[in-house]
Parts: sequence; C-alpha cells; structure tokens
Amino acid sequence: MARQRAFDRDAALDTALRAFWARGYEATSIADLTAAMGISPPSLYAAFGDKRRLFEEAVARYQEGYGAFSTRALAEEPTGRQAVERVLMEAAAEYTDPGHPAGCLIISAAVNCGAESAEVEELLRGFREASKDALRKRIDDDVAAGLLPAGTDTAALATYYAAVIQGMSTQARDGASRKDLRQIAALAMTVWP
Amino acid sequence: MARQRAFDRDAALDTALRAFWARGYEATSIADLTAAMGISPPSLYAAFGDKRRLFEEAVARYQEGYGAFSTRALAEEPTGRQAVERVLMEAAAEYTDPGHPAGCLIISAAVNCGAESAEVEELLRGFREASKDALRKRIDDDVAAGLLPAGTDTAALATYYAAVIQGMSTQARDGASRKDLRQIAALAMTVWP
DNA sequence: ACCTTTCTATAGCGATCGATACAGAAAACA
DNA sequence: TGTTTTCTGTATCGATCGCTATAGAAAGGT
Repeated sequence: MARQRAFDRDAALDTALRAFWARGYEATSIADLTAAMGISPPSLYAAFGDKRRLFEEAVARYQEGYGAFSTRALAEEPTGRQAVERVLMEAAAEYTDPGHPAGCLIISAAVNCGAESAEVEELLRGFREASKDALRKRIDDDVAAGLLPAGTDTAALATYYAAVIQGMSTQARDGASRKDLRQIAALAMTVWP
Repeated sequence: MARQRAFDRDAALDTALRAFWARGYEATSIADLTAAMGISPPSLYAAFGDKRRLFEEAVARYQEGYGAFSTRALAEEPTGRQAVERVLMEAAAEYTDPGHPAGCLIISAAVNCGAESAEVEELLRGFREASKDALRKRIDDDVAAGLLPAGTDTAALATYYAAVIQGMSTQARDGASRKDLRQIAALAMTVWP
C-alpha cells in the first residue's frame, strides 16, 4: 500500500552502466548519472544505495551481459585453442559495437582513481586477474588433453592473451575499427604453440 | 635584481610527473601535487602556469626521459624487426622498474577523464597514434629492404604491436613481473612474418 | 474519500576541486 | 642600508563533489 517507482530500475541501471563505461568511475559524477538516467539524486540513492554500490551493480550487470561473451566462449568451446580464439574474435566485435561505448568496462573504467576510490580500482583489478586465471585453466585443459606439449608454460600464454585483450580494448577506445581488432586477434592466434 | 626561486624546478617537475604517472591526470589534485613537490599552490602556478600546462610539461619530460627508450630503439636498430623487438624488451624492463610507477604514462594517465579534460585525453591519444605510426614506418622499412615480403600488411602489424605494448603496460600496473612482461614480448615476437 | 506509505523534486549540507588576492619575506641593485 | 622586484605561505574564492533533510505528490488498502 504505497507509491511505486516511477522509473524502470533496469533501464536506469543500464544507462548508468553505459555512463561508467564511457567515462570511468570517478569521472562520472552523480549529476552526470542523474541527468542520463532521468531521475533525481534521492531516487538514485533510494534505488541503488550510493555511487560505489551503483557501480558495483553496473559491473555485475556488465559481466552478465555485454561482457559475458568471454565466459561463454571459455565454457562452450571444446578445446582451449578454440576457446581463446573465440574470446579474441568476439572481443573484436564487442569492443567495437557502435551500440555501446568502445572497449571493455572491466579494463578501462577504473584506471585513474584517487586514493579514496582505490578499492574500486582493486575490484576491477581482481576481475582482470580472474579472467587471466580462467584463460589459463582452459589452456591447461589442452595440455591435459595432449593437444599441447607437456611442460607448456600455460601461465605465460594466459598472461600474453590477457595482455592482447587489454591492448585490443585500448585500441578500440582509441578509435580502432572492428577489422583492426580482428587482425590483432588473428595475429595473436599465430602465437599458439 | 629580485628574489629567486627557493625550490628546484626540475626536481619539482619530476615529482609532479611521477604523481601523474601513478594516479592519472584528474585523480591527482593540486593539493596532492603541492604536498609531493613540497611547495605551495602560488609557487606551483607561478612556475608552471596551471594544472594542464604542468601536465603537458610532465608528459614532454616523460617522452624525453623515461619514455624515450622507444624512440631510441626505433632510431638505432638496423632493421624493423630488431627495432620492434628492442622496444618490447625495453618496455618490459621500463614498465616494471621499481624506481618509478609501473606501466606507461602515455597509455594510462588520462584514461578516465571528464568532459572538461577531454583535451588532455586527446593529447595522449595523439601520442599513442604517433607511436603506432612510428612502428609502422619502421616495419615498412623492412618491406622496402626486402626483409619482409612485398604486400605485407604493415599497418596491421603495427596495430598489433601497439596493442601488445598497451597490454604490457596494463599488466605491469596490475602487478605483473618483469619476467611476465619479457615472456609477453617474446611470444609477441613469434608473430613476426 | 481518507489514511498510510513510499516515492519524488528542491534545496542545500560539508568537503574538496582548481585557482588567486593578499601581505610578508628574501635577494639583487643603488 | 634602503629600494625594488619577485618569490613565499595563508587564507580564501566560486564551483562542483557525493550525499541527504525536508516537504509535497502519488498509489494501494480501508
């Protein structure tokens, strides 16, 4: 028996996610967010807590949506090689999709953080490390399956592909085309032992 | 016939450069800078103009100092291949030097900028594009010298190596070791045609 | 129609942002 | 030593930061 919310919480969260994606955590002010979401500060705080929790929720939504291609590729492809190749190719497509900001939110949204939001930077850093570990586990599978020679330095390979993906995100934010990123991905796959 | 500056302008600029390098342009406040440089705001403004000009001067100093290894490598090595390999190997060393902040200032100091400092972001973006062009010109030399087959997509190679370098910077800022970066560099060189 | 509850918008909180007005202090010249 | 000039620190400017107190508006239950 009470008044109900006048805005679509999910749509507002998606708008906030895109704002953080485009400009980063600290550079996106509450005023920017409320203007983009079409609501006033008290509505934002009532629905999402505070700026940090809104960001964390936006990151979670990103991981389940725009950024889920990576987890899907690693889970669905039969071999580590195919999984890595698909991650790279889908990243090339996703990072240059004109329907949303360029690059990867996890990689680029909390790079320049002051001391007060160092924890936000650390949060994304943790997700990046988790992605690298996921790559490595999948490459380890190929060693276990005999598709890669025993003794292959899978950690080095995973670090290499993580770096390539992060470079692709930076290139995309600098204006590289989908074709540019596909060529990076194709060249990076020639490294596979 | 007047009072002279009580602080070392060069040392203060180096301190500011390191602060920007560690936290980024917007996240480094005037209060942070004056505290690190050991001077008061009026002294900073008298010596360097304003925050943006101080940053631009810090970037110029970076390019002539910590970041000059890249220009040197491209100029001094006899072939494009050796030049690119040396850039990657020296980047691995430089990005993880414990004597200064990790990674590359040009790549990481102006990623999350608000609308008001978009020009700063654009400045570094331009330097990144110039670096990529310099890589390409050096790779073109190898095609002209017959070291690479005619018709080699040198732009794609340059974009690839630029992406790898940017990924190395991100990895270094995330805590990767010098050995990690050397392995990325070595793997990246196996792509060379 | 009334009451209760939760949403909404306006306005403003203290803190910090980049940048300065002001006055005192120090160095080179007379 | 006195004058001039520029540097120095304190204290503060208006604007913006993240966030919230307050009061009015809207929706469900009776």
